[in-house]
Amino acid sequence: MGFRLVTWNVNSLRLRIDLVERIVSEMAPDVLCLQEIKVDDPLFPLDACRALGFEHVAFHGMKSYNGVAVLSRHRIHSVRTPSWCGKDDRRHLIAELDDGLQIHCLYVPAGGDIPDPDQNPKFAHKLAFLRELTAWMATEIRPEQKVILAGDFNVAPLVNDVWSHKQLLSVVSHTPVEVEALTALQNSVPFVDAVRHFVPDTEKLFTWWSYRSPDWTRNDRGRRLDHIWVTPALKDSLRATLVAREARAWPQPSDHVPVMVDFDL
DNA sequence: ATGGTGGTCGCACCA
Repeated sequence: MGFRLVTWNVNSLRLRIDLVERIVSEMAPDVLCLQEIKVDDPLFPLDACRALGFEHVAFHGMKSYNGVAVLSRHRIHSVRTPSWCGKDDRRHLIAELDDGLQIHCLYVPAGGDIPDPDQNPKFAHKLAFLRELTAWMATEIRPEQKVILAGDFNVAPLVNDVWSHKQLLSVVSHTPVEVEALTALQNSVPFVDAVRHFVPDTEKLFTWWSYRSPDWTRNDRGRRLDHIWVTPALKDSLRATLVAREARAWPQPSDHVPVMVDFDL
């Protein structure tokens, strides 16, 4: 069975519901994972999501900040919404589909501007979040299970996941301590980086371009912050990947673009 | 130095 998963940091679901519709019509995902939906659960646009063809929708939102959702054409028969670091900030949703397929929609804390946990509580939170999640994955997930981890991980781990490795070594998202924490998370099960499975490490690949640049295309100063990882049980099912870079040029865009992986399950 | 949200209509907070 062909199965297409797309993940996108939408940066406000209600503001960009028309762009979600565009993604759905152009990419036709079976499952769409969304982060930073920025909407409280009572105000979630459920009817609009159903009108896009997703009969099964799970969401875990809050007012103004964070929030994750999974829109699915396949039945979701259970949902979990773990909290990390003792905060109820709604960054993780686990949806179980049929045949034991488990989809994690994840939004890792961005971590603020100063890459020092002693000076910056947001950076400390980011590292603690990744470490708690790593410990949990190591005990809860086995390599034989069919698990997909998708979302905005807010870390660009590889040299060619950023426009300049040298210039970003002390910029939050690419510092060695974050890369080490994300690598530990990846090794916890371990997970396969489904996008780099198809795109060689030697090739630059970005999923995010800052809003602060006057022209994001000018120097292509992007980072690969959004990821899709799979357990070894799914590695042989991987068929293709796509980063929908053109979405950054859509009207009133998110600063992130959709990332897709195709499976043959 | 831009964009989204919420509270208040200029600003704080987050990314």
